Amino acid sequence: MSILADVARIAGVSKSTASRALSGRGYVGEDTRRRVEAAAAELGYVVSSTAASLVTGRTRNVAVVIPYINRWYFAEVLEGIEAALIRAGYDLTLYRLSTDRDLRRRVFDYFLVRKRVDAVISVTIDLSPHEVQMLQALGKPLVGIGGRIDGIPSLSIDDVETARLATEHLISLGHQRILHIGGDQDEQMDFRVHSQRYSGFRRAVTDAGITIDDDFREADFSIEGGFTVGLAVLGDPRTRPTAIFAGCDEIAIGVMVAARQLGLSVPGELSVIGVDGHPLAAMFGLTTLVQEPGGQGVRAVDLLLSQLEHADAPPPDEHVLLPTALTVRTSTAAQRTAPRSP
Amino acid sequence: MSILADVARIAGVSKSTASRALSGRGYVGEDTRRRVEAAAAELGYVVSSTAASLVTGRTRNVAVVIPYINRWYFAEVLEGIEAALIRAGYDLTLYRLSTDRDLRRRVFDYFLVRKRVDAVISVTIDLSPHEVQMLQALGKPLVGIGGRIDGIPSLSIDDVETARLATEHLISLGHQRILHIGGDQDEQMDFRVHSQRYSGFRRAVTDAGITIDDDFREADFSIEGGFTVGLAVLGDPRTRPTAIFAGCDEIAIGVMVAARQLGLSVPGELSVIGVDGHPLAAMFGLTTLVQEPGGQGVRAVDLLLSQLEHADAPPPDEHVLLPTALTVRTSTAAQRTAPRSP
DNA sequence: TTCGCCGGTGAAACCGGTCTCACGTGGCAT
DNA sequence: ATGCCACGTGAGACCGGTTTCACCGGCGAA
Repeated sequence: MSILADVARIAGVSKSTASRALSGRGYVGEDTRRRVEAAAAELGYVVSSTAASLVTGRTRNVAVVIPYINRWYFAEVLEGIEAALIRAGYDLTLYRLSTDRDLRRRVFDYFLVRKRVDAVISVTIDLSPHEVQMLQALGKPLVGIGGRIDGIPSLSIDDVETARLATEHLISLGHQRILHIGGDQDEQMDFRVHSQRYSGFRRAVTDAGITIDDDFREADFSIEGGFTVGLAVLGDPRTRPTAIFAGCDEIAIGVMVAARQLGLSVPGELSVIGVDGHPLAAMFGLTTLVQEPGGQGVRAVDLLLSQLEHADAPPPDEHVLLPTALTVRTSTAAQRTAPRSP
Repeated sequence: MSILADVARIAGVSKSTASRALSGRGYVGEDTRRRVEAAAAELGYVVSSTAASLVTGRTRNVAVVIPYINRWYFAEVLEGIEAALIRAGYDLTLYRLSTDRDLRRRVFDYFLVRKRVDAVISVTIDLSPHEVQMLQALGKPLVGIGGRIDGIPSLSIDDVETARLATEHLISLGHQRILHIGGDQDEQMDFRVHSQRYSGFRRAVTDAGITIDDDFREADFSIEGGFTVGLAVLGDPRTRPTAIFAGCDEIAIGVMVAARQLGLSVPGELSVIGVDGHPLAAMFGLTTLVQEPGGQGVRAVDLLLSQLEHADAPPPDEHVLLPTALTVRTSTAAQRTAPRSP
């Protein structure tokens, strides 16, 4: 392993000049630069990023904290972030935060703090004010994806509005007995995504003057989750809803599979709408509100880099609300004019 | 930001002693250690890992190169690796290698080389001898998951054997017109996974003395991919196979959905078997050969860490073949005694 | 009593870069 | 002629730790 001093010696210049030539900072004569580059190539020299980081204080490394990897939305966000970072010459250090409080503390107290990363992207993690403050005290730019965090710039869809829109779509089709299948309202890890989607749903329902006594079921955010709850909920023809607003497309698809298994036709006897724009949605003909998680990742990186490169600029602490697009497919249709039970 | 010297001053000791006290290396008096720890806590001190890495040459950071994030197998492997690494106090730097040759070169020539990582885990990436050599020349331990790479320890299921087993299961049920839906045989990125599965399939077929004229279709490794090919292949009752061995569970599930859409009963008119143990397999009643990608990730990390911690030990260059377990569900059944066309 | 060793500590070298500063040039405006 | 500035280069401080080495007190063995 050759070091800068070797390169400098071979090229017949000083360390300083070699450094300038290779990093491209400061004045270097054209021929000198070429000599240094030749020497570096000959020796197979590459900078030690640790050494460089030590003196500059910058690591060109961004931490991503994320609660899941194996779920469509999160994997998609992660891919977007990764692509954008590598394009910009940054490394991505991945921390998956499970519900384990202890692990979470360790990541914040130990891992994020050791001057290893320049910035942090938090995907759908509801950071506590203390955690935010800690990172800010360290001077690390921070951006959130998937929900609003006070005091830091973040990026997400408008969950309340999206849920309302989805529900209104069902209502406009004449549905009254609508069920929302969503996530655990009290989940600590995620933002208030689940509760926000529920509240958007509620708002649409009450605005329409409808009363539903049993309007919510909790499900795991996965196809299996939707399937399980779907079976449980669709079994009884007397209490069965005529439409379901699922908290995400995976749940919606699970519900559709369950319906099919029970011999219920969709949308004939049951309308289903989801949120996400999952690639499977098209295949299943699922009506959904499309968001673009990959693009959110890319935009988050842009936000971060602009903070990183011009530290002078005031940190924009606004929350960007991204639009979702209602994509109507064949899983939703007008409620039959004659409801089954009079 | 406090530095070690501050801690030392507050504790009334030298930098050396402070360092020893905090890192736990070398002799330190019991009360001295406590004083130093108190001082560190008071100042909110944390080591600069860059500074530490510079002198020790070790970063406690492992690079993972992986071709996809948003696919079940890969996400699962990644989760396993992440969990194992963080438990061991290591960071994980993620590089997603797309088919972009240029990006791939950049990752190898620029990112992996800068002394940022201690080791590399390559997930289903068919490293060229040159790439392997480069990493080895850098003294970076390397382990592969998902396929064999010459000269480095790796970890995978036996793709040939697994495919053969799956196919034999179908044959033993009396099927003769069997189709394999798998991945692109020439894909450069992945190992020879696709071609190995095909060859295991072929071996079982020829061993059974069966001849099939149209025995392979290529599909994207996803539910949609399986669905599309499934529709194309199941449409014509005259040429339709009676059984399908899918290259992975996603494809198998896609095929099952396609079959259902065409009104074909599974397993009545079509048997389907997959490979993976995808969580959806249980829900769809899919017979499959179960592997455990998460566990593979964990084991890979173990292998790596043992190389890292005892550099003296000779690098084990053996390839570990993991077993897969045939899990029979309801998607496979005996071929009807009277085939439709005489 | 003396020697050797062990636990405990500090001074200073060192890891491999970047960056400031000082010190040249030469060209152009004053 | 003088001053100033743009360009080009080298010496050396510095980033924040770890580690070597030297040193010291005390205690058991010779």
